[in-house]
Amino acid sequence: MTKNRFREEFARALATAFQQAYADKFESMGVKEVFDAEFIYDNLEKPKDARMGRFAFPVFRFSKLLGAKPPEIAQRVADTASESISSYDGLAAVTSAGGFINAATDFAAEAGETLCEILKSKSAYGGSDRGNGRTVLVEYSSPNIAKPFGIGHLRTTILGNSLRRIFKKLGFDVIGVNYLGDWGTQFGKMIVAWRRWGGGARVADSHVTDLLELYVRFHEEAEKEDSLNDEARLAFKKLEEGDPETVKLWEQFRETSQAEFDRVYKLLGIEFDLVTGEAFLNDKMEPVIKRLEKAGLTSISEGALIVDLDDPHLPPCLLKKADGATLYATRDLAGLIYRWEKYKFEQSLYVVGTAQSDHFKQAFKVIGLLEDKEQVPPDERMIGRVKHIEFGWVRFGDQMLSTRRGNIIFLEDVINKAVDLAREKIAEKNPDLADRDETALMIGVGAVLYSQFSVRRQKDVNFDWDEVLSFEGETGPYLQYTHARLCSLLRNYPAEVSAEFDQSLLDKEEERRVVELLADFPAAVEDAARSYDPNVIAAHLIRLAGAFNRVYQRKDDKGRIDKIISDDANLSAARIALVESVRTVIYEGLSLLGIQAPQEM
RNA sequence: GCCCCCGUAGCUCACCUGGAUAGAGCAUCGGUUUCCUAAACCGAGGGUAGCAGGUUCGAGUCCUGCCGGGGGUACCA
Repeated sequence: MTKNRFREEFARALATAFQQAYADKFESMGVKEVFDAEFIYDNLEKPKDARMGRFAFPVFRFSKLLGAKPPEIAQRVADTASESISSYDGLAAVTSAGGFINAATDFAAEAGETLCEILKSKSAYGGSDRGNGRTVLVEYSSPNIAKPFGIGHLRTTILGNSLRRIFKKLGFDVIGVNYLGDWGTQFGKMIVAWRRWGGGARVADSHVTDLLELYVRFHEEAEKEDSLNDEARLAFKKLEEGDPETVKLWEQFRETSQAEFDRVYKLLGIEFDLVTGEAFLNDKMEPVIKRLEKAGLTSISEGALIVDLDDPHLPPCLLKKADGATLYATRDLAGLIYRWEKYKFEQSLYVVGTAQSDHFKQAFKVIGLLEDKEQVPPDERMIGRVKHIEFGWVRFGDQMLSTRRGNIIFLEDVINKAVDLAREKIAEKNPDLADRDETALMIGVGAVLYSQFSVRRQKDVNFDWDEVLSFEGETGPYLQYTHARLCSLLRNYPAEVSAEFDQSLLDKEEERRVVELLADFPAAVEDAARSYDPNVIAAHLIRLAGAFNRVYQRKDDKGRIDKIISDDANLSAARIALVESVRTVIYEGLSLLGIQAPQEM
C-alpha cells in the first residue's frame, strides 16, 4: 500500500522528537511504541476540527509510560519537533493542544504533490497492487429462479458488484459469482402449482410474473391443504432423481427467469465473472457427504443425516432430509469445498442478508470441524478465508418484503420510475441536452444505487419512494451533478490541463479541504475494502463534492464569486488542475460504486 | 426460552482500530443568480446518543443488566 508522504514525515518527526525528549526511556525501550515511526503512523488520527491541523497524535495512553501528564508530553514533544522542523520539507508546524500533538503540512507542497499524482495516474489513483493477483471470490445477487427480481435483491446485487470493483482496484484477481437459486423444494412447489393451475400453457410463453402468481397461490392453498407440501416435496425428489418430464419443466423455468435477470443486470450495469447455480453442485454433494462421514462427523437424527456442531446455540447442520433429499446447507458445503479446491482463494465473500447468518455459521463450522479432523495444515485451510458479508433488510413501510406473500416491489419498476423522474428534471433544467435518454438512465440508476450505499450495510434500510427518487442533498445525482459541473469547467477552459502549475496559488481554506480529501481518497478505498462496505467511499465522495462546491461558489471580499477560470492564466491553471483532480476522483469513486457519471446533465 | 443485528436532531443517517465543542442530508425558516450548470451555495433553529451501572486519563464507540424494534431458532432458501 502506498503511504501518504506527509503523514509519514510527521510520524518520523514525532518518533525522533520522542526519542530526544525522553532519551532515558528510549534507551531502555528501544524502537518501540512512541519511539517507532511506523507505530505512530498507524495511530495517527484526523483532528475533529480541521483547523487543528492535518494530522493528530493523542498521547494520553503514554502518560504512564513516560511518567508525565499528557499535556506536558504533548507540549514537550511538539517543541522538540518544532526545533528541527526545517529538515522536514512537508511539515509547516507541529503544535500541541491538550494531550494532542497536531501537525500542519506545508500546504503548497501537499497540494502540488497530490494533484500531480492524480493528474499523472488518472483512473489508477486510489488503487494499489496490494492484492498482487491473489484471488478473491465475491458471491452476490444470487436470485431464485422462477421468482421476479424484487427490491429485496437490490442490496446484495449492488453491494457485491461494488466490492468486486473495489478489490479489483486493489490488485486482487476478483471473481464475481452469481449463484442462482435454481434448486430445492421451492421447485417442487412450482412444479405442483404449474401442473395444477398452469392451465396447460407452455412455460416458454409465460412471464416471471405468471410464475410468481403461481408461487403465491401455492402458499395460499397450502395453508388450507397441507398435503400440497408433501406433494411438493415429492415433486422435488423426482427432480433430484432426474425424472425427464420434471427436469424439462425445471429447465424452462430457469430460462424464463434468466431472461428477466439479464434485463435488470443490463439496466443496472451489474457484471459477473461466473454465473452458476445450485444445480451445478448436484453431483458434488455426495463426495462431500462421504468425506464428512469418513471424518466421523455425521450422525442420524430423527431420520435425517446431520453434523452435530457441538454448540448450544447452533442447531445441527442438516445434510439430508429424512426422505433422502439434500438441503441448502449441503449444496453450500459442496460449493465451499469446490471453490476452495478450484481457486485456492485468498478470500471468499458471501454477500447475503443477515437472516442467513446462522446458516453460514453452521456451514463454516462444519468446514472447521472437517479441517480439524483431517488435520489440514494451517496454511492450507479455507476456514478464516470465507466470510459472510451480511446486510440488513430492505423494509417497505412497516412491512417486510416477502416473495411468498406476493408482497414485492419490482426492481424494474423502481428503476423505470427513477429514470422517468430524471427525464422530467432534464426537461425542466436542461432541455437542450443532447443525450437525454442516456443521461436520464444514468441519473435514475445512480439515484437508486446510491440510496443503498447511504446506509452502513449492517443496518436495515427503509425503502422510501421519496428518498430513492430524491436528487438533492446526499444523493447519487448530487455527485453526478458535481461531476457534470467539473466537466463543464474543463470544457470552458481555453488551454490544456497541465501538471505544471504554481501550487502556491492554491492558498484558500476551501481549496485546502478539497486537497486533503483528494489525498485521503486512497485510504477511503482501503477502508471500504477492510470493512467490506462501499458506504465509506460514498460518504467520502459526498464530502469531496461538497468541499469542491464550496470552492466553486466561494465569494471574494467584495461578495463576488471568485471564478475558477479568470484572466489570470497562472491562477486559472492551478485551479483547473484542482478541477481535473476532483473530477477524476469523483468519476473513479462513483465507478467503484457501479454508478456512471455523465459529462453533462 | 436461547442466539444475532439495531436504537444518535421531527425524518433518514454519519462519527475511521475509544479521543478535542456529537456531524451531514431531508424537512422548516431566512439569504445568494448582471457570476464558469441554483440538481448548487451560505445562515438559523433543532440533541439527556433508549435507560441504569461498569471499565478508562477519556465512552455514541468496549463490558453487564434492563427496555424497545427486527431477524433467526434442523428436515424452505
